[in-house]
Parts: sequence; C-alpha cells; structure tokens
Amino acid sequence: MKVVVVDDDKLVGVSLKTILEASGEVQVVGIGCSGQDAIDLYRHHKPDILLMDIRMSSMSGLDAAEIILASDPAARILFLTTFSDDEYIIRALKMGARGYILKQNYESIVPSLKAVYNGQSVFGDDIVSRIPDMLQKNRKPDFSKYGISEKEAEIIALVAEGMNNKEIASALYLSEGTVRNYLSVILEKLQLRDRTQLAVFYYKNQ
Amino acid sequence: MKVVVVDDDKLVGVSLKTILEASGEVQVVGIGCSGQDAIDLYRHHKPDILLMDIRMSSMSGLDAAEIILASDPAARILFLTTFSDDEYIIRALKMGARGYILKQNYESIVPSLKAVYNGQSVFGDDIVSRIPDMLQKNRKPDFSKYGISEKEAEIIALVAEGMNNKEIASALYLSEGTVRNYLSVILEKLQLRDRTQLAVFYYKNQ
DNA sequence: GATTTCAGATGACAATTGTCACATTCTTAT
DNA sequence: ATAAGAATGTGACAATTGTCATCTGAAATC
Repeated sequence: MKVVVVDDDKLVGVSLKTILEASGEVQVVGIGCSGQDAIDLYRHHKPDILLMDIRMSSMSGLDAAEIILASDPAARILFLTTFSDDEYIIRALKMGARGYILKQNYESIVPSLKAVYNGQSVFGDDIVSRIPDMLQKNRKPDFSKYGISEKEAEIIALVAEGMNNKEIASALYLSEGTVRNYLSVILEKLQLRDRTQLAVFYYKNQ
Repeated sequence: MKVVVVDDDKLVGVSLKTILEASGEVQVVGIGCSGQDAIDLYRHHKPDILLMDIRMSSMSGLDAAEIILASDPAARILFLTTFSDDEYIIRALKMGARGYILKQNYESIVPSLKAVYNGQSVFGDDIVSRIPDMLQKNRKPDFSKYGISEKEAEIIALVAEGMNNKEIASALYLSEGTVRNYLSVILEKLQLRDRTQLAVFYYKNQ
C-alpha cells in the first residue's frame, strides 16, 4: 500500500513514516508539508492513499484535496486533524474525502489506512455520533430534562406543527383557555417568549 | 480483541470465525444466528465488538442492536450486510452503531474491526457519499421558487430565529410596520397563516 | 417631463396570544 | 376525612400580530 504523507510539521511527517512502515504493510513514498506538496506528490506517485493534515500554513489540505479530487475523483484522501472541527470535516466529506483520523490516535492510523485501502471510509466517533442528529428529521425531541410533562410535550409538538390555540384545544379535547395556560407554563419552563420561539426551539433541538 | 459474530446463516458465522482468527488479532468468543442470540451472547461475553448481520429471520439485527445499545450505549456494533440498504443503514446510524461492512468484502473486515476497536467508525463508500447531501440540509432554504425576494428571505430567516417584529425591524433598520407588511406579503405568498407556521415551514424545508 | 414602480412608512382595526388570579373537579396520600 | 395535588376551566387584561388602505419619496421607464 503506497501512501503519501503531508503535514505542516515536517517532524510529524517523518514520525508517521516510521510508525506506518513499522507495520510492514505501508510504504510511505513521499512526505510533504504543504497543500502544493500534496498535489505534486500525489500526481507524481499516484499513491493508494494520501494522508494529509487539514490545517497547513501555505495551502490548506482542503484546498489541495479539492484540486486533486477534481482531476482524480477516485483519489483516496484521508485527513489527519488535531481537533475535529465540524466545518472542516463537513467540507471534506462533501468533496469526497475518505474520512479523517485524530492525530492523537496513533494506533488507529494503520487499521484506518487499511480499511480505506479496502474501500471503506473511516471517521472518528465524535463526528459519526452527530450524523444521526443531522439526518433525523422527524423525531420528537426529548424535553423531559426541562421538566416538561407528557401533556406539555404533546402541546409543544402541535405548536411545532403550526397549530393555533383553538386547533390544539380541539385536537386534545381541551378548552382554548387550558391550552393557553399550558403554553404559558411551557414558555416559562423553557425560558421562551412566544410560540414561535417554541417552534424554533423544537426544531433546533430536534 | 474479543468479537461476537451473529449471522442468520450459521455457515457464514463459522467461516467468519476462521477468517478473523487467522489474522491472529481477533478472538471470536461467540457465534449466534438470531437477534436473541446477539443479545444473550453480548451480555454474557461483553465482547469488544459485536459483528452482526442486519437481516435475520427471527429477530432483526437492528432490533437486537437497539436493545443492546439501550442498556449499554458504549457497545460497539458493526453490521454486516449483503446489500447496502439505505433505510437500514440510516436506522443503524441513528441508534449509534459503529458502521457496516459489505459481506462480499472479506479483506476489509479485519482492518475495519481494528479501526472500530480503536474508536473509529467505518462505512462503505456508497453511504458516505450520500452523507454530504443529507448534511447539506442545515443551510438556508431556497424560497425563490415561491417568488420570495431577497429581503423577504432575510425576514423569514429572522422569524425562524424567533425574533418578534420589533426586533426584526431594529435588526434590518426598518419600521415595525414595514416588517409587518413584509410578513403579511410573505404569508400570503407561502399560503401560511402566521409567523409560527412560517418558522415551521422554514425548518421543514431546511 | 410625466408616469410607473417600488421600498418603506403610518394608522386603524380585529384577531390572536400570553399572563394572571381564581374556580372546579378528581385523585391521592396522610 | 381531610388536605394536598394534579388537571382543567374561566374571565379579564395588555401586548403582539396580521391585514388593509393609504401615503411618501426615490428610482426606473417611457
């Protein structure tokens, strides 16, 4: 498995070469320290995988990846990051990168490379754990932590469907006044001002 | 690395045991062929990873995973599938599974297991390529098709943040009355009744 | 130059909304 | 049996909201 490593910090590049080659299954055919290096090394060596830092002083890893993927959409690019920065990761995903690994997590680098080599994509749990939330459009949020009762939650859900008090009342077989009272309590508990903020809260916490 | 393997087809379970243990790094401590087996084996052996088929005749792997994850959210569950079925995969993601591997792809099983063991999550490229689209949803919706102008869209966005008319007016340097007029037009264009429905509409079309 | 268009504003109005204080049940625990 | 509590309801009130007809001034169009 031929790999090109690109990291802003040259020392990291060399260390990685040592670590990776110690596995006996990876051959580091090039080490670079800028986005431009990444492009040049990739085009010259055509490695199986390009392992690259996201943040680099000269050209960002993302920009480099964009250029590489534009000319070779099959390029397997795996990012190395220090922190999992949402914005970056999502941009990386969009452009078709194969994942990212936290630098701290040395032991997982070789297995991750192999998984990518075999056509998988690899991500840290922190990102993956957020994906479901992003995908999930129709689930009811859990408001119990705010001391919201079952009935109150029902009303919240109806407000979040755009119903007015009269409609909610008739849907739940309550008087309109009761619905108002409930709503008043709900707003107090959630520290919100009006039903629109409640709907917003609902969807932002969905 | 202790692994429990569960597959509808007993032969697959045994074959996997052979393949996995040949690597010298995996110890298959249990083989099952139903969702119930998965639950029992998981609770008994507390393996590092549960490798499980999604489709099984008696209890689906997803149902079993749900039960296991309910009592042990840290459980590392990796699904084996024959085809990458969107619905299933997304449900698996939602409940916190660590990924899935196509059965055909024998070579990638061991590396994927190791990546998961090291805290990563692993997915086939087909799913990953769809995630960006799903994530894309967190951007401002495009209302132009409803004949909504730039300014109107601004107001919609502020309503969707929960602002009242006075706040919107001061944010956009308009009079409150103007904001009301805008809103009135917006509601007319979108065939909605009030600002709450507008906020709801915003998030549903996000 | 006259006219139309458009963004913004005003004021009036009714409807809806949120708040509050106070009833009325009905259940439950003491 | 009584007190406490919920769940539900009422009426009054002010604030916010949505609608509408109308006005202004500037820019664009003719």
